[in-house]
Amino acid sequence: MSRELFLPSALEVAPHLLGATIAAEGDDGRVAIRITEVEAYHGVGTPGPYDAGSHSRDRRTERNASMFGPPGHAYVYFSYGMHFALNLVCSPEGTASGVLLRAGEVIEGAELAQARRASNRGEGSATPIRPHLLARGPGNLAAALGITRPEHDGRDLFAAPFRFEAAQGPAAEMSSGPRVGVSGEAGGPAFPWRFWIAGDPTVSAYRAGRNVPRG
DNA sequence: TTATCGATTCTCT
DNA sequence: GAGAATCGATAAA
Repeated sequence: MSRELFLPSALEVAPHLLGATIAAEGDDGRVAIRITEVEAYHGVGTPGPYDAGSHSRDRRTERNASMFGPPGHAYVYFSYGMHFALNLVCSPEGTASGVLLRAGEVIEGAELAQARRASNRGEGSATPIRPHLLARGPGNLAAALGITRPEHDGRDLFAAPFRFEAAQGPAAEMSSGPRVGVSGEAGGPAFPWRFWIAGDPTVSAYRAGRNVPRG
């Protein structure tokens, strides 16, 4: 199992990440997740059409810098003032593309994930989160794994605190469709760059972005 | 079941 | 200063 899995580009790599597992070790313990839903984002230097929905669509900036780094590393960004999201860099160093992890099934450290999700927002969150919702949605997945930008952005997935394992075989049944929350053409049917394991209960609900062309 | 809205702050123009 | 690769609660149908 090697870094070669993360080449040549996010669109090529994304389907193969379904069923893979990613674990992160924190001060408070370890959580592992089986990936069930991803989205590809292309940027500077990657093949295919111009991806207007990508953070690295035009140029390198302070935020997207790690997307230009070596493949098999993490790109973590801060979203909507309260969430982190985890991407896996999927293109040669100097070019930019990445796969956003949108959802997964917690297969190790469910209690810890539960505690992190609960403490994440307020104190007394009464009822426990149902298991299939623990890592559903990019913000929730990152929270379950304990991912933050200062701690994890740019880090190698093949070194501590991460541990990555490729999928055993091809995903059972895969579906694809437009990406979630992306506005304009890039969020429409011309970019079916979201991939998920068909019928898996941990896959997040689809939400269209603004001004999405119907089709 | 589907749609809308508020929270909260970083990033880039 | 506007908008954002979101989430969860609440309202409407």
